Amino acid sequence: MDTKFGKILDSQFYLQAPEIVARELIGKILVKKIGEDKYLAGRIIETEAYLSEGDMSSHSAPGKTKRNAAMFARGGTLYVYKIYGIHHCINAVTENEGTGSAVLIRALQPLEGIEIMRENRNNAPFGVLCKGPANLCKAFNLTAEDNFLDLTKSNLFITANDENYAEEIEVSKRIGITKSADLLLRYYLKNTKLVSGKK
DNA sequence: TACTAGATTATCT
DNA sequence: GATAATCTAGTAT
Repeated sequence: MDTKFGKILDSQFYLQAPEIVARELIGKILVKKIGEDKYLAGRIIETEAYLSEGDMSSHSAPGKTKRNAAMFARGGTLYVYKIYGIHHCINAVTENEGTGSAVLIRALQPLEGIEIMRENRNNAPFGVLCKGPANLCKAFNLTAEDNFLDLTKSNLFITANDENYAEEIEVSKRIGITKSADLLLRYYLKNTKLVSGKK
């Protein structure tokens, strides 16, 4: 399906391995429709992959539980969790139902609806609006209620256009985890100040 | 500019 | 009862 931001990614895309999806998502646009011709949108500039096997930091590592159930849903599902009691983070679930892999969306470059994002973020300065997984959730007003949303059939979706960022993607260790911390599963656009981690 | 502590709660052991 | 894929404000340098 086409939108003003590009083509909505379909379930075929999300059924790929999380490392692939994480890399491919860089440069894509995360869009939330909030009304007739009203959108929040931002370019994805930072992601992390969480694997179903050999990744002790993945929420799916201990097996399926109530908390991580969405992570075991079919690729294309949204997995939202609350961390440190106060922050929300969003993932795009990857691969088939029952697998337990996902891609954490960590940072966006705001494109549209910036006024609304600033309201949601309590008038935070532009440079940190969608910097960090909890911040972008706040800016997009995503909460536990959005858990299990279908990214291919709801008001929240990701689009692709013809732009290609493959040459500008950097890989590094993931941020903020203690287990399996050496895996190189974080992908981000270089030459932008909006990625999280440092300043 | 750099580091540290505090917020705050569902979930699992 | 401890932990967690974080952020912010505050104090110190």
